[in-house]
Amino acid sequence: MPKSKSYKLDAEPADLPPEADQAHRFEKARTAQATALLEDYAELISDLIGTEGEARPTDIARRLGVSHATAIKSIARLKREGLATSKLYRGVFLTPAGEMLARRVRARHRLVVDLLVAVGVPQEAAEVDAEGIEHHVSEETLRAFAKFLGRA
Amino acid sequence: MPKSKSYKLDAEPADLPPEADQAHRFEKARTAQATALLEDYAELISDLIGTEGEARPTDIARRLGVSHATAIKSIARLKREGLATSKLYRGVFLTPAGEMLARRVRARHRLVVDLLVAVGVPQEAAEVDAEGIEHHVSEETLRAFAKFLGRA
DNA sequence: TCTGATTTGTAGCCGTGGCTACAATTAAGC
DNA sequence: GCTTAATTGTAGCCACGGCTACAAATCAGA
Repeated sequence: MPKSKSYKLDAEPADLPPEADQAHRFEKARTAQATALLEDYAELISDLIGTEGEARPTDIARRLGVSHATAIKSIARLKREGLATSKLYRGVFLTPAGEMLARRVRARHRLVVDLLVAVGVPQEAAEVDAEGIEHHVSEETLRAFAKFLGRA
Repeated sequence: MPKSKSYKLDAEPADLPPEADQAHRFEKARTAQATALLEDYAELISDLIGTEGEARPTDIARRLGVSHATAIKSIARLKREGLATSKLYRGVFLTPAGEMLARRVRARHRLVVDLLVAVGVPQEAAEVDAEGIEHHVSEETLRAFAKFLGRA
């Protein structure tokens, strides 16, 4: 921000330059991407604990279609972020924060799939696309979805 | 999926193990992410050429909210992928393939925004979320959107 | 024209999220 | 109980997409 009390206020309109909006939108999309992986892991770990009683790195890796080494690295990141815990050679668990995230993600996922189906997307396509879409759906949009589905 | 020739119909659809589906879905989302950046650049370059007459790295960078160095690196990737061309210290242009991609992306973007608005998402939120969502919308889902909007 | 600002490009760093290869630990079977 | 298989973890590689700092080229104005 060049602080000069110049005569010509130039292309600086009351608010923001028009391209700043766009830049901001792209930035949003980028940061959403950064948290997408954490969200997927949290949800999956929660699912595995619920259905299998435990979440083991190998299972996580198989479910996500990545190598176990990759899964372990990502789990380490979850731990750094305070979403999960694990002891050497033992399974993975979610912290309260991780559980909360998992619940939110799961609810959002369902809502997205349901909305897609409601507007005519075939079930299978809805499931596949939702996996990528869900991470970019804001709270506001989510509320609109719920309302549209009559779950206001 | 009608397929019940076995005794234990259970959760085994005779095709793939259940977790393979899920892995496949995640993989889809990952590859979509990889092409997202290319799509954004292609569309933006096309826009700039249309409105400004040329697409310069600095403008691209400002519009995307990244440093010019980052933009130039990404443009290099576009060139590697055969989507754009440029000569030293001259602007960036799209190849026919790049133009085609830009057109597809632009149409898809509009359709996604329109659908979001149609189900009740406020315009501004629709614009923001669409930026991230669009890259994960399959052809099939896109067709469903068009049909829902009465543009079958 | 030539000098300084702007634009463009290059170099090199970082974190992420893939991978393979290998080491360590745990679990299973004889 | 020991040996072997499976699982878990570590190390090190790669490409990507951010960044800053610096160099080179172009453009504009005096």
